[in-house]
Amino acid sequence: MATKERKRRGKWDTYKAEEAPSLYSGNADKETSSVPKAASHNLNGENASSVMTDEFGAKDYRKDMPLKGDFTARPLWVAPDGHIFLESFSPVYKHARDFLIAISEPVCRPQHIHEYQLTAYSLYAAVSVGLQTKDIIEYLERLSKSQLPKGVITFVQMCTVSYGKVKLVLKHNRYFVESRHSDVMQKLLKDSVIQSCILDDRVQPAQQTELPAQEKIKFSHGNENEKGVEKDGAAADGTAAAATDGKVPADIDEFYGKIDGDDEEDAEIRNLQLLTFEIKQETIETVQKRCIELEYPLLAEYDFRNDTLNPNLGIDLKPSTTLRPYQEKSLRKMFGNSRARSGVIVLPCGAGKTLVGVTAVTTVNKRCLVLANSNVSVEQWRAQFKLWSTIQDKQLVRFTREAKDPAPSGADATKPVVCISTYSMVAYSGRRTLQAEEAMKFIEKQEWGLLLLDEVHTIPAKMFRRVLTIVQAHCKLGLTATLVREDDKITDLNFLIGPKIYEANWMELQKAGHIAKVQCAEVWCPMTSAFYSYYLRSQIARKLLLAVMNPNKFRICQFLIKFHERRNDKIIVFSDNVFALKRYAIEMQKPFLYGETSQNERMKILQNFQYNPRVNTIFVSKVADTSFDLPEANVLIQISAHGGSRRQEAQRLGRILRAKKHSTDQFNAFFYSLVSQDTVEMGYSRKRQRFLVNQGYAYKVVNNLPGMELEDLKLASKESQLQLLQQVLATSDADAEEEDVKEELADGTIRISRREATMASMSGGQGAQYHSKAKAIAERHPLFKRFRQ
DNA sequence: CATCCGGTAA
DNA sequence: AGGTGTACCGGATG
Repeated sequence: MATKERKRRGKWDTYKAEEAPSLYSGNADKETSSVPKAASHNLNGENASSVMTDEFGAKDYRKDMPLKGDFTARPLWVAPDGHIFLESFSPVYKHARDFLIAISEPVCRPQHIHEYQLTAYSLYAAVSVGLQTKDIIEYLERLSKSQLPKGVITFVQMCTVSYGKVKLVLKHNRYFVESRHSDVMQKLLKDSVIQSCILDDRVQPAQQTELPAQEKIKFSHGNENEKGVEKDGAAADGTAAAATDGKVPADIDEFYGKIDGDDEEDAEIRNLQLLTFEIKQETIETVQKRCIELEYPLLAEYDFRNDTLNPNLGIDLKPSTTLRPYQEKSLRKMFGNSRARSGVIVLPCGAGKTLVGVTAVTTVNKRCLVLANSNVSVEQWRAQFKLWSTIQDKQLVRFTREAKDPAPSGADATKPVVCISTYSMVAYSGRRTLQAEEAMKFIEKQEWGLLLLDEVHTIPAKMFRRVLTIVQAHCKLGLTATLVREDDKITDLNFLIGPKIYEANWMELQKAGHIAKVQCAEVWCPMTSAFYSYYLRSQIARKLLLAVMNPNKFRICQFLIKFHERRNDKIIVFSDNVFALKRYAIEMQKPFLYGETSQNERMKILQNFQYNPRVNTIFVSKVADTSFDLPEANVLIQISAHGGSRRQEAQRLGRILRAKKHSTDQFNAFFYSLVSQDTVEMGYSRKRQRFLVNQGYAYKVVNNLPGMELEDLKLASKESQLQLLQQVLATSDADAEEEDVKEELADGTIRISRREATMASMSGGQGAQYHSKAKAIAERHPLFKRFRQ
């Protein structure tokens, strides 16, 4: 038993041996990492010795995987290590793509060959959207150019057989674990972790007679929830190659409908007795996590159509509202069996995530809680609800620091509403105002039909995840554009929210004209020799500043702005570094906006940028990453960034994805990342680009910009460059020494001597800077020593 | 663990 | 009513 247990748990570990390029590459929890590799079922172990590997790590499986006779008509290679390669030019591309997105993780999707990877989590997601073990294997087999490796079949079986057997259900403000499989229930009840979560004396599985066999409900298209139904996926979502032209093997075509169809619970299983036990609300996270470890992930589905306890909102989408094909497809995955499944939908910025959210709310039609990151996005959600749906003002309840709309009370107390709030408001643990206290009570006592989580990638944070135990919700939908974090908590979403229900392909949306066609470029800016010599001898903090303030970078930035302003483009310049932001903007006489800028001023600047034809460029700090909806812009220049954050890079790109005028064959947006050559910026830049590269974006490296020498640019002279260098050194010096100066009651002489030394060092002696510092310390009067920490 | 910048709450 | 100070939190790095 023990070894079997370890073997099973090891499954989540399977891909740890890999470089973990996928988002959900199975490091669900730390404990499992102690499982010995040999004990776990490991796809990589299969025939490892007989596989040829070249110097780039590419494996040659030809020997053991003979091709089928009609392999050219089949689009997949399925490698024994669980990696799947798809020909994007295949006539059955469409058939394969939807299927692969459902069962595996996209790793990298450039133009011709797309790489996917089977993981335990991806298969969990596959089952939860209604696919069954035998169908997965069968369809994979048919799509594949050669026979499926045995290990892959075993892996799929192992990862899927036990899923969907146990459910987490909210009833009368109480949480229950339900199943019709008594063996599974026995196993869960024996687990000590789960035992500790069971409510008091309800350890015995109670026999529920209340719920009869599930009534069959058909989720019909073309009803009020399904406006703008996709006519035929092929043309609509931009996969021109998908036009079926007779070359499709019949066995693939006939199976496609089955894969895309709805699932039904087995009649045999439906007749089994429903077993259930109640758990404590504050332990649902523990239970969900533990059940994943035990290989029985809890399905959180909400049968909202049969919920007579909670009243309907009675709202609908406006007749004028139409959904794009991919928006609808993602919703179909969520409501595929006419119940609402919990999970995460991933759509690029600018692709209409909010409409997907609003539609989910109108479909469930029960009271819903929407949580966002800032109060600006709370306002945006409210506006979008009014724009797309028939919701009444009274039914929209904001709950932020700025705006607290009255919750229904008195005679209206049971009237359902859509409440929009922020994560920090709900998770706040300090003292609250009376008003906030009441609003919180309201949120806590409701049974929410749907909990909608905006920017769901932030949920794994310590504070934010608390909202999931505070709020009682029948199901949860997470939305995000970038399902990445730089820490290892992204996989937590699997038990915190649910599996990834849908992930759009950026390149396909681009081809179909739903988002702008962006040319990405990494512009290499050589350091000036003066800056570089200081760069080499500086601490990391100053290194970064010197790289950003590199005069050549400034000049290239100015050139690009001039170039694009002449084309009547709207340009946003991003700089994480506030010092650089100000210097650049002031020098070029452009408006700038950062954290300290007041709400009022922000509005003014953004309005100007949008409507004033003379204001075509603004400089912004990372405030603009998320907080507000930037007006239309089609050029983005990044002069400094937050380390290697892939999420930030993608989010910034998203700022220019709302395509206005569109022609399918030409770039209509530009993303420049300015990088100082031979500095740490280059490494970060590479790392930042990984997410977008995996989405299929190609970064063009630009070394020289033709026409630059003809332009009248600032910082041309050596003198002006040295002056800038001096200022940079002074500020980073002042910052570093600020404490000393304050604590030592601002010893003027010391500071002056230091500055002089810095000047001197610039015009020759380069070690002098440190010498002067040492001297300054030596000159410190003993009287001031006691002020030092 | 401290740093930065930005966010929210009171 | 509008502006300002705090405390604490997030993300990512050093």
